[in-house]
This record gives sequence, structure tokens and C-alpha cells, in this order.
Amino acid sequence: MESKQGLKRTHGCGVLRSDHIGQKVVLMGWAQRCRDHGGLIFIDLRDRTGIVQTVFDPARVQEEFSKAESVRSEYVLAVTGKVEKRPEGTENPNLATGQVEVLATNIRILNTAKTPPFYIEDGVDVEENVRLKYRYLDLRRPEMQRALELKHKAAASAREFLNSRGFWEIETPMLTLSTPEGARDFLVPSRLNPGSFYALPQSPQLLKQLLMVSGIERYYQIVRCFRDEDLRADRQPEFTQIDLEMSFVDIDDVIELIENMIVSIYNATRTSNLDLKPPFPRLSYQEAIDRFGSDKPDIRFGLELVDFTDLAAHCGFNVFSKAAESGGQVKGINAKGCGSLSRREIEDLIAFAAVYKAKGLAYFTATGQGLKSPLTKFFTEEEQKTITERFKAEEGDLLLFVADRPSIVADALGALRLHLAGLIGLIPQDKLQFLWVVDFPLLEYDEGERRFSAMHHPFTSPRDEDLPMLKTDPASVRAKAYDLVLNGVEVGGGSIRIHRRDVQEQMFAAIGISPEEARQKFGFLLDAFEYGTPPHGGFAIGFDRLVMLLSGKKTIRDVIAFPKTQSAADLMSGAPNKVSAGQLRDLHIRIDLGGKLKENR
RNA sequence: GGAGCUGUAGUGUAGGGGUUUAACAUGCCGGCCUGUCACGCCGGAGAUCACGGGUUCAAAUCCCGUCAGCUCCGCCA
Repeated sequence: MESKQGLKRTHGCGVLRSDHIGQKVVLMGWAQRCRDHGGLIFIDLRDRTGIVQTVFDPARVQEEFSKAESVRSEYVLAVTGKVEKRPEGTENPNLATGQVEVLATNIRILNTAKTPPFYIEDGVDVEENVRLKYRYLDLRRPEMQRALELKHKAAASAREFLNSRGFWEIETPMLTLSTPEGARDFLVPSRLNPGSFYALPQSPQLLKQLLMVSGIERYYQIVRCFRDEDLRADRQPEFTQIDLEMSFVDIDDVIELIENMIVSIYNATRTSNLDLKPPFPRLSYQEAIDRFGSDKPDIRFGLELVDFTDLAAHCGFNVFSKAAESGGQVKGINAKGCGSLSRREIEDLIAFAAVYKAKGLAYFTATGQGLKSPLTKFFTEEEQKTITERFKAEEGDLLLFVADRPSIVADALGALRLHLAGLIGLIPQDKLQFLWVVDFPLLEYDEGERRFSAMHHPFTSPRDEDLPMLKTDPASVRAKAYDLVLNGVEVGGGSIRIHRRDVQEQMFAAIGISPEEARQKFGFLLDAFEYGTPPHGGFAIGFDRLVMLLSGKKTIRDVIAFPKTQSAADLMSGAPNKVSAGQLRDLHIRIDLGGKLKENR
């Protein structure tokens, strides 16, 4: 192994082009591949800018040649040499640097490397746990570096955009207080206050509102948020938001700002040539649910839900009529061209729908001679014609129906819609379809707790005209809330906030927080509202999700340098781990696993 | 808390009660090779078949359990 001393890197490997021919360069990077022809050695050298071929000719570099012979994959090298045009016929069109090569005059082995558990290249076929255990190697792969670079550029352009719009970047504490409502908190014990705990922020919601009280007027922060809930492909226990808040604004002001910020980010990171122009389409919550069965619909394709409740009400098929009569719905979806699905495949669809609590799937097949189904006997010819028309059924189509409570109908058909679109191949992969969902209900009824809870969060303002209904008809109150959806993924959400103490108290009352609890947990906010709080509102973008979609990844883990597994573990470092008795003693904490002992990793 | 899929040399897979001394590819090691770029050719090493029980004369293979990873439901204002 040799020292780097005295050598200065002159170029990135990936930047060399024909223009550089004749130049003497010093490159530093990793050995991608070595091709030893006995009398001639090629070493592909890689750094974060790309790959270039270096050549070792024994006639020109005698003692260096034996060093080159000893090079293995992922050795760290400094190569000095001259950029030359490749001999006629040996150019490599698959390499950006393929017109040239570096004829080495000197090589220093800066470090050796064990054989990596997987190749450092794009599209590796390895189990994710291996990638996660050796994350530092996984991140060496060009596609991972591109994702992290894209994320960096997105953050930089968001900052630039918000700065230009008069926003100030202000930090808020990570050690903050636990409040009721919302996700489960990550807790941090306070050594100086035995028995008390900080909570890591689920978002800086209250603090940014208080910054509005402070007259900051425009705040933003690219900030880590923590929620101790179960993980998914697009959910990590810690994730990053572009969080912002502004005073003296209405819904349209925030939406305009976010649309332009998104376009700036897209332009700074563009990987495709889409025409992304505001305004983005808007859909009311109710329309989204009615047409797509989801409050974050993917509108890149059709396959919309069709209401059938009116016809179902007086048909002879009990499942349908009962659902329709008891306040439920009967809705369906036209699976274009799925009429040829086998019995077995339809059973699979039924099992799929069952996950969302649908008790079954009724179906009709459209044929040249009308509808075919065990259910046709329950419908007159006239009614069957109506079905055909309403579903725009053509020969070879499959109509699938769910009859149940509206929420189950929406969930099951909404999920089925996405599933079928994937099967049929209806989803355009290279499209970025943004969509606003607006007019959310302020509250939703929690069957389990038998009370209303905030759909967005308890600081969301009701629409002015709906305010009186907060006491009389809470379910009908609409919120000044808006979600940003991209390709069926919720990538952001925000609202105009409550800025009056009396309204905030009404809101707490509506969701069953007693005046005492409100004063105890949110007293500082209520007090603040009495000192001249401006009307204000804001937004938060799920930054990892946005970057995931912009970079075409299927999971948020692929755009987070060191993500956690589904059981919230870090396979590389071993976190979370056990701590010493002394540490626990300092914190006055005693562990009671109640028999739930998990082996130490 | 629940459902499904997965776990076999470093990596990716095959083998689904005894013809297995566990196969193939790639990687790795050694040799040969002056225009390769997934270099090529020859040779070699490398596996307590995730872990723990059980059934059996015999288990990588069948059964039960555990653990881990992924996807999803619940959960995530």
C-alpha cells in the first residue's frame, strides 16, 4: 500500500472525453474490473463521476506493471497517465468515456479491498438484506449514487426556490414534547428530569405555527420527522419533510407556491422530458373517493368506479339489494379485456379484495350476446342493458362488483383498480401525474374510540362557512386542507390553520379533548393565539417519497442512505441495541419485557 | 396484532425422502494470454442446505416452532 502524498487528483474518471487527448491526468478511484492479458492490462477505474479505462503496457511501465497485476476489484488506486485516443476499432460506445483511454505511467495502490459480497454495478440481483448489511458498498453503486445526487439537487433547488420567495430557514428542536393525537411518539428519557420524557417530532407543526405568531411570516425547514409506526415500502420511522409555513395566505396562495416549487425541483433534477406546468388538476375528496376509491388516486389511467347502487336496490340478488337498502353501496369496475380470466384467476381477485374486507366479488362477463354471469337471472334484460351502457362494457370485458359499506367499497375497489391496472399494463411508467385533493372533511369518526378525530390534524381550520356545524353536524364540516398526490402516492399535505383561541378550543372539544387536557397539553399554543396571531397556513412535502418517484424507485429505502428494515432495524450497525445497566440507572429506567425477550443481535 | 412470499458455497439459482461425494452460473485463487471492456482458455478451492425440535432405518427434501428479509392489512392526525 502506498501513500497519496505528493499526488493531486486532476480529473474525475467519468469526465474524460476526446477534448482531453494529450493531457496528463491524475485519477483516483476504485478498480471496477481488471482485464489481465498477460502482456497488457486494462483496469477500469471508477469514481463518482463515472468509469474510464486505464491501460498498462509493460513496454512503457516496467515496475508499475507488476503492481497493476496485483490489483483486484475495489482496490483504491491513483493512476497517473496520458489521455489517448483509443486505437481504431476499440472504442466502447457503452461508456461515456469510451472514445479515450488513459495510458498509465504510474500507479499507486492507496488501499486494498476484500472481495465485495456483490458487484459494484447497477441492477445487481442480491437480496436486500445483503445490500443493507453492506450499505456502504451498496451506496458505491452508480444508481444509488445517482439517487442520492438527485436528492441533494432537489433539496438545493427547494432551498433556492424558497429563499427567492422570502422564506427563512429556521431550525426547531428535536427534543420536544409528546402530545396526544397522531402517530406514536419516539420517546427520549430526560436524565435531568427523572421520569419525564422528550418526544422526537412527528413534524414541527406546533413550532412552525408559533414562528408565525412570532412574526417570521415565512418559514421553511428540510427536517427529519419521526413516527413510531409500522413500516412500508414508502414509510420509514424517520423521514424528511420540506416543511413550510406562511402568514396572511389562503389555500390558493399555498397551492401556487408548492406547484412552482415542485416545477423548480423537477427542472433541477429532471430525468425525463415531461411538460410539467402548473396548475395541477384538483379533485375534491368526495370526487376522489367516488371515482377512484381513494383519497390519493392514481389518475394516470382510467378504470374508474361506477355506481350501481340505484339499480341494485330493487334487484333480486340479496347481497346487492341488502347493501343498497342498509345505507351501503354497490359499485363496480370494468376490468377491460379481463373476460378471459380463468376461474382460478378470479378467485385470486376475490382473495385480493378480501384483504380490504370485501366479502366477495360479483362479476359479469361481457360477451357478444350480452352479459354472462350466474347473476344474470336477477336482472331483466333492460337492466342488463343499463349495466352494459353504464360500464361501457364491450365484448371481452369483466365487470367486478363490491356491495358493502361505502368505506369498504371504496377501499376494495380502489385497491382492485390499482391491481388490475398493473395486471393489464395500463399504468404509464414514465409519467409524473400530480394532483391536488381538496375539500377534505375536517373530522372522521373513529369506530373504535367512538369519537371524532381530526382527519388532517387538530390545528386545521374548518371552512369559514362550515364553522357553525362543528357543534351540530361535525361530520359535514369541511377543512381548509389540501393534499398533493403524485402517481397515486401522497407526497405532501397542508392546510390553513386555526389562528383563534376560541376556534381551536371548539376543535379540541369536537375531538373529545377536554378543556383541562387542552390547557395542559396545548396551553402554550392557546395562550399564544391570544397575542395577535396572524392567519397562516402551510405545507409539508414528503421529501423521500417525492425523490423516490422522481428517480423511478419503488421504495423509499432506495433514496435514503441508511434506511431501516421492516422491523425498524439497521442491519449494518445493529441498531437498536441493548444499553448498559449504568445508562439505564442514570435515566431511572427499569426494563420489564413481560416475557417478550428478544435475543440480542 | 394478522396474511402472503422468501431463506442451499461470497453472490444468484437448481435439487422437493435413499442413485448427492449437494449441481449450475458467476465471483474467488493459481497458470497461460499484447486490444480487452460481462475479455478468453486451462486447473483449483469454496456449503455445519437460516436456526431449534420432531417423524423416519434414512431429512437440504416431510411436520412443528423460532429467527431474519420483503409485500400487504391493521396502524401511520
